[in-house]
Amino acid sequence: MSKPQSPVVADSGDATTVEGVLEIVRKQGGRITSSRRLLLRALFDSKGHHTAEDLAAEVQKQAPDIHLSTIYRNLDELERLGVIVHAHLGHGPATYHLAASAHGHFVCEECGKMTEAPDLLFRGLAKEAKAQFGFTIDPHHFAMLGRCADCS
Amino acid sequence: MSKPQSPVVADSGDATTVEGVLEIVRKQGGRITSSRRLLLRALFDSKGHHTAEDLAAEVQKQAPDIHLSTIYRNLDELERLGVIVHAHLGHGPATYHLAASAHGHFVCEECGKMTEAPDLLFRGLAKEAKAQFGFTIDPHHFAMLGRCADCS
DNA sequence: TTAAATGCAAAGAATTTGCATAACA
DNA sequence: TGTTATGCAAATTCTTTGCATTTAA
Repeated sequence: MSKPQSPVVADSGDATTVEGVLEIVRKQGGRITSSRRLLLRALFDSKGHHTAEDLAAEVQKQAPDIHLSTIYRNLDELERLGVIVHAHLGHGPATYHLAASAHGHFVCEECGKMTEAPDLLFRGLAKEAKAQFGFTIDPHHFAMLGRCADCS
Repeated sequence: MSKPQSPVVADSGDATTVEGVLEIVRKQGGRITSSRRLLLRALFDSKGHHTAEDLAAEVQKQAPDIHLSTIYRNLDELERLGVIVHAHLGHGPATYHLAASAHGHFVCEECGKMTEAPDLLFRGLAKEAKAQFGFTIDPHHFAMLGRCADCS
C-alpha cells in the first residue's frame, strides 16, 4: 500500500545495484542493515516474481534469524522508495519485483500459468480509459486473468 | 475458485428471478433453503457490488441465525452454477454480483473510487492478447487499477 | 547516544473446513 | 429416511502491529 507519486529513486541515485539502493535508503534517513542487503541481493539475483515467503527463505539461507515480518517491513520500505513494486497475480500471496522491470501479467484462471504482458498491449485501453473516464490505468498491479492457449 | 466452462445456468432455466434460480439449484440436486432464498433476494434487490459480509448482514435482517460461513458456501454454489460472479476490486474482500450484469472495473489506487468499465474498452486488448499469446482475457474478475480523474 | 530496525508473539482480515445437528425432498 | 445444508468453532493463509531489545550512525 505505497505508491510514490514521484518515486524517490528517480532523483536519489543509482537503483540498479544492491549498494546503490542501500545508498538511496541511507540518503532517505534509513539505515543499512544486513537484512536489507540480503533482501536486495535476493531481489537482484533472480529477477522474477517472488513472494515475501520466497524472499524470506532466500535471505534465511545466509541469516536464519531474519524474521518474515522484517522482510515485509523492508519490502514496504523499498516499495515506498520506488525501488520495487508488488503485483497480485491471483488469489495467493503478492509477488515483488524490481520496479525497473515492471510489466503486466496474464494469468490463467484454469492452470495458473503466468505470461508477462508487454505494456504495448495496454496502449489502446489506456487511451480509451483516459479519454472516456479521465482514468490513468496501471496495468501492472493486478494481473489480467483469463484462459491460456492450452486451457481455452 | 469456480468458473464453469459452460455455465449450468445457460441450459437449465430462468436465472432472472429468485425463484427461477432456486429452481435451477433444485434441478442440479441442490435444495431450496431459506438462506438461499434470502441471499438471492439480497443479490437481486440491489444489483451492486456486495461483499459476503454485506450480504450476510442483509440476510440476517430477516434471519439472524444464518451464519457467514453459510453465505460463503451458498455464494460458492451460486457461482459454480453460473448465476453470480465475484470480482476483486482491490486489497479488500471480494465482491459478488449477478453474472448477467458482469462488467470490468477501474479502481483508483489513491481514493478507492470505482468506475464500471464497458467491455468495449477491452476489445483491443482482448484481440491482441489472443493473437499474440492465445490468451483469452476475462476483464471482469480483477479490477484494472490506476488513478481516477481527481487523483491524477 | 538516540532514532531506526529487528525478533517475537500476537492480532487481524478474509475465507475455509470438520463435525455434529437440523431440515429438505 | 437419506442426503444435503447449516451452525458453530476452529483452522488457514497472508499480512500487520505492539513492544521490548538491539544496532547503525
